[in-house]
Amino acid sequence: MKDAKLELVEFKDTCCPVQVMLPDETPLTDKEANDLEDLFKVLANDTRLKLLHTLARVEEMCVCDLAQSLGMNVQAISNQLQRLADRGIVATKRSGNMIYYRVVDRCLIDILKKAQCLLNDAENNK
Amino acid sequence: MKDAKLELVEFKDTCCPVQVMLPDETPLTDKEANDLEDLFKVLANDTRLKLLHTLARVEEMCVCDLAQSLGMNVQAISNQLQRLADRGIVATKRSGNMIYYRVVDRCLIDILKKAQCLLNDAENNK
DNA sequence: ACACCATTCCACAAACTCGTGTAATAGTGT
DNA sequence: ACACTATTACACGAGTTTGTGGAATGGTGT
Repeated sequence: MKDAKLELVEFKDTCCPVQVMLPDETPLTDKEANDLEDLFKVLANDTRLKLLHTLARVEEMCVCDLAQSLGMNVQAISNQLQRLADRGIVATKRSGNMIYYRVVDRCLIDILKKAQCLLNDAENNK
Repeated sequence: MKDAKLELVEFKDTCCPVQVMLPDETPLTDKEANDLEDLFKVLANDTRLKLLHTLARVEEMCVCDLAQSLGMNVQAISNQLQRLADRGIVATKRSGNMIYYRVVDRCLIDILKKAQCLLNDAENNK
C-alpha cells in the first residue's frame, strides 16, 4: 500500500486536460460522503437529467411545457422538479397560474458536461 | 419560453471560473440520459464514494485493506467494488491471493472534486 | 360565486438497492 | 491432499425510488 502523494499529471488523451491527485488529506467524513451521495442521487435519474438539460438551454420553463417537452404527465414532472428544488438545484418563480423553474447554480451544468465527456472517453477507448 | 443561446459567462463567485450555456443542441437522447443516469447512480452511494476517494489517494489497494480502512466487512466492499468495476470505473490486478483495485479514468476524480466544490458553494451562499 | 387552469399532495404497487450471512472459488504453503 | 487466506456468488429482508391516478390547492377571469 503506497503512500498518497500530491501529484500533477497531464492526461492529454482524455476530456480533462489537467488532472491532479487528491492531496494527502483525511478520508471523506461521513457528512461529506452523505452530502455527495445526495447530490449524485438527485442526478441519477433520466427524467431529472432531461429536465436539467432542457432547463440549461432555455433558462426557465413552466411545468406543463417541461412535461410536454419530455412526453410525460405533469404529476411525474412536478414530482421530480420537487426533488431538484429540495436540494436547491432548481428554483421557482410564480407568474399568474404558471410556475417557472430555473437552474440555480450553473456549475452543476459543468458537472453534467464533464460526465458526458467521461462517457465519451469510455466510448472512444473501446 | 426564451430561445436557447450559446453564451460564455464568468461566475467569479463560484467554483467554476468559466461557465458556458449548453449549445443549442438536440435534447438528451434516451441512451445519453440512461448512460448519465447509470454513471451518477454508481456514484450515488457513500460506500462507493469513500472507496473512490481512498483509491484516488493511494493508486491501488486490495479488498481487505479497503474494508479495514472503511470499517466494513469484506463482502460489502467487494460487492460495491464489483459495481464500480461493472461500469469500468475501477479495474483489478491479481497478485498472489490479493486483488488490487485502481481507478481507471481519473477524470472521474475531477468530477468528484467539482461536486465537492458545488457543495461548498451551496454552503457558503448560506 | 363559479368554472377553469396549472400545480401539488397523497397513497399505492412494482422495481431497485444495500448490507448480512452462508457457501463457493481461487491462490499459497506444507 | 490439506489447512489457510482473500475474494466472490448467492439468497434474503428492510428500506427507498418512481410513475400513476385521484383529490386538493391556488390563481385567473367572468
